[in-house]
Amino acid sequence: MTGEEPDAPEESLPELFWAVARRLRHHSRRTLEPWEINPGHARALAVLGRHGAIRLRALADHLHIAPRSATEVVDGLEERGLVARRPDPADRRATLVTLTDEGKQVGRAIRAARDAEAQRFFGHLSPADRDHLTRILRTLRD
Amino acid sequence: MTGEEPDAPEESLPELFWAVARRLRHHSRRTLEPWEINPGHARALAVLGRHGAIRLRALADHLHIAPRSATEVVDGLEERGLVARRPDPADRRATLVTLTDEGKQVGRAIRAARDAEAQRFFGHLSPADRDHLTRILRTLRD
DNA sequence: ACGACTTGCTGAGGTTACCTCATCATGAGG
DNA sequence: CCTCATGATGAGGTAACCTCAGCAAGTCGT
Repeated sequence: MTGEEPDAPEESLPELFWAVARRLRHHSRRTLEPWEINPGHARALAVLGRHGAIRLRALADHLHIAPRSATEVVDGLEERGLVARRPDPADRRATLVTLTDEGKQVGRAIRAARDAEAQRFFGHLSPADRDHLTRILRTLRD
Repeated sequence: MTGEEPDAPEESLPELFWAVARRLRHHSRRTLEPWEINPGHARALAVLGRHGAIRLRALADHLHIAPRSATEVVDGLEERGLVARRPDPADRRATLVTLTDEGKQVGRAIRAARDAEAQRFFGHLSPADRDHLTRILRTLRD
């Protein structure tokens, strides 16, 4: 019993936005729990799912992290048997990272769970509101 | 030259949402740069600005962090002369944290900068879209 | 065809922002 | 006044990043 009140209405747009982000992040974490996979690993799996075999450096770029950090992410996924490293035939310095069969399967399962989660989260909105939100977010992103 | 392409359109709602969040976080960091203050410290200043003298424990609750971590945040702000600790007259175990004069001033300045930033960020939207977004985000938050 | 530079990955070690657990002083209730 | 709960903090840990140095392997200019 912490007596932690939700901290007043908070109606400015950034505050609202972050409140929603918080909730969404919470849901995402829940969604990933069954696989005991953290968000960073999940993002890497998604990139690999989209791109197939790519160099570690390219993976790092997609994840917006330093190559050294991508090494660690791949180490983790390799330990779990979800990805494999193999030498790039075109450049013997480079390492290609690929999904293993299990990695592909887990990737698909996570994607499905994420879709369901998005459905639950944004499904409360009317279709019109979803379109509105999509359009507005696109404007803000660009 | 990284050749880092923006990673395909990404049109699902969560992906769009996170892309915007990313941009907004970036802007926030920029906004705070002049004071060399990190987001955590800024959040603490904001809470203190809203609540005046509060116990360390209460501050932790507002920030959604463990009390031990609040101790560290307060240590940092105290070192910079932005807050001060004083014993709670009502309970000699407890510590009240308050903004110093400089803390109040910096807090006000940051709030103003944040408002300007929000204006820049969300100002591209039409007033109708801002209302829409506000309403939709409120729905998603609750 | 070789010396100089660049690139790809990873070891070593650091930082940040959190955390838990143990401790100690103080407060509250039977 | 004894027991238990609570407030802050020391000690130490962890996750997810980072930089820098080093080595192997490519590229390029002459």
